[in-house]
Formats: sequence, C-alpha cells, structure tokens
Amino acid sequence: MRIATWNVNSLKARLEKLAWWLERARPDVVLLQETKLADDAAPHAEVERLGYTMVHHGEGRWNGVAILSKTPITEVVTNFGEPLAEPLPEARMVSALTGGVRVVSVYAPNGRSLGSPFYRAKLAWFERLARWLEETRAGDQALAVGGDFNVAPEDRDVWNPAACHGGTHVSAEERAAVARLRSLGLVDAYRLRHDEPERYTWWDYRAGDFYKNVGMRIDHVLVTASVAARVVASEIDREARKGKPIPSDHAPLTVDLDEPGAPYDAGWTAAAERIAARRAAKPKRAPEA
DNA sequence: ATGCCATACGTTGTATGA
Repeated sequence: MRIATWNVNSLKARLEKLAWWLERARPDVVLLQETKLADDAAPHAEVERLGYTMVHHGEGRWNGVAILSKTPITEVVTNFGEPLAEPLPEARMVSALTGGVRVVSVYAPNGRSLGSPFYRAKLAWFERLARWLEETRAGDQALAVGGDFNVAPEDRDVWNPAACHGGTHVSAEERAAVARLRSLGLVDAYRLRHDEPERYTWWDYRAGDFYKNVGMRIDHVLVTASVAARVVASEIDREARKGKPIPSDHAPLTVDLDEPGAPYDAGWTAAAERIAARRAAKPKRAPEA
C-alpha cells in the first residue's frame, strides 16, 4: 500500500500534473493540500476517471485539503469535526478511513513571521490538531497524519540553518509543536528510511532555488507504531517538481507499507551530483540572503 | 541543463505563500 502526500498549489491548475504523477507513482491513497477550491468546484469526475474517489474540504481561494483513494473512503471528518467558522475558519484538515488506515490530510498555517498573529494562530492550530488526535485515538490504530506541516523538524531539514534562523518553520516553538505529535506516538515515516540531510519537499519558485537545492523538508507523513512497522520505503519525488506543465513548489512524498510500490526514479542521485559539483565551484547562498 | 515566481480574484493590481 502506497500512501502519498502532496501540496499541489491549486488542484485546478495541477490537474494535468496530478494525472501524470498518479500514473507514474500509482499511489493507493493521496493526501492533497492547497487545493484552493470550494467543495462545489472540486473535480470529482476527473479524479474518478483517474481511478480514485475523493473527499474534498475547501473554502475557495485559499487552503483546501483532500483525500484520494483507490478503495472506498468512510468515516470522513472535516475541520476537527467543527464548523468551518471562527476559531477555525480555514479548510486545513480532513480525515477518513480507507484501506484499513485512518489517514489525515493536514495543511498547517504558514505563520508568516515570528510573533505575528499568524504565527500564534499556527501554534494554536497545532494545539488543536494534537488535542483532536488525543481525543479521537483508539488504541494502537493504524493512523497516518500527512501533509504540509510548514515546519522543518531539524536543522538537517533546511538548506542553511544560519539563513533560516529567525524565520518561521524552524523556530523552537514550531518544532515543539511537531515534537508533541511525536509524543502521541507518531513517527516520521520518511526518517524511518532516510537519515541523510539535504532532502527537501519544498523549494521557492524564485531564483532557481530548486536547481540549487535551496529548500526545506516541511511535508511529512507521521505514523503510529503499527504503521511504522509496515514501512518498507519512503521517497520524495523531485521529478514532479520539474518541467511542464508548471509544477507545484512542493514535491510529493510517498510511503510504502508492506511492499514497495511502483518503482519510480525520484531524481535524487543525478541531482545530488550536479548540486555537489556546483557547490564545489561556488558556495551556497549567503546566510543573509 | 531540470532552468530562474505562481495562484486566484479581478481587472491594468493585490494578497498570499514559506
């Protein structure tokens, strides 16, 4: 069983790329973020044609999350079971049971800048997520919480800690919010299979950051112990961040349970050689950049 | 080269992103 998560930066704009990637990686379950669609605009028919059923939770121009699955989807919960209104007016969470795993697609707030109201709202949102997980967990159930957490858990998850220090995504409070999720028994499925640094899931569109590997690992799949024991592979598909049609600024992350999913070239080996060669010739982006 | 900001909304720009 292959579970994927991908911040698509508009499902409408990314439909063609998504269709290509579903064929390429053949995931069983896909957690999407930033669909940027209202529920009545969600492309259910197109997704059905690609072989998936979808549950979508959106509000329109911003945010929006979804779950795609090749098998039936039940027990859908949106917005922590609360109305899409204050204090949780943004569509950032949908959960469902599919393929025997309870999956949660999450899109954490950005935070914008340390100490801002948006930053405090980000921390409050993580508190709500942790509380909801505590309230709803039943024993050692198979659970996977995946999405765009907008937090790089460790310094090895960013291209340059000195450059990132003082900004969002790496602060002690944000990292403590993710650590609290780990304290609930969730483990980082990517790190179960990869210890190396310089593996990112997001790169800014600007300044050729992707090609310089100036990025952050901020998209994650966190799993309970019973799922962790089944993880046989996890990969970030950099190929999906390239080319035409225009890609999302995030790459998808896949986690394989029980047996490896469809093989695909994640594009890292060749990219790492090019990036290393370029770095040897020229130092990476300055800390003040 | 993989190749140098994108999206929606709305209207000739603005908000947002991380």
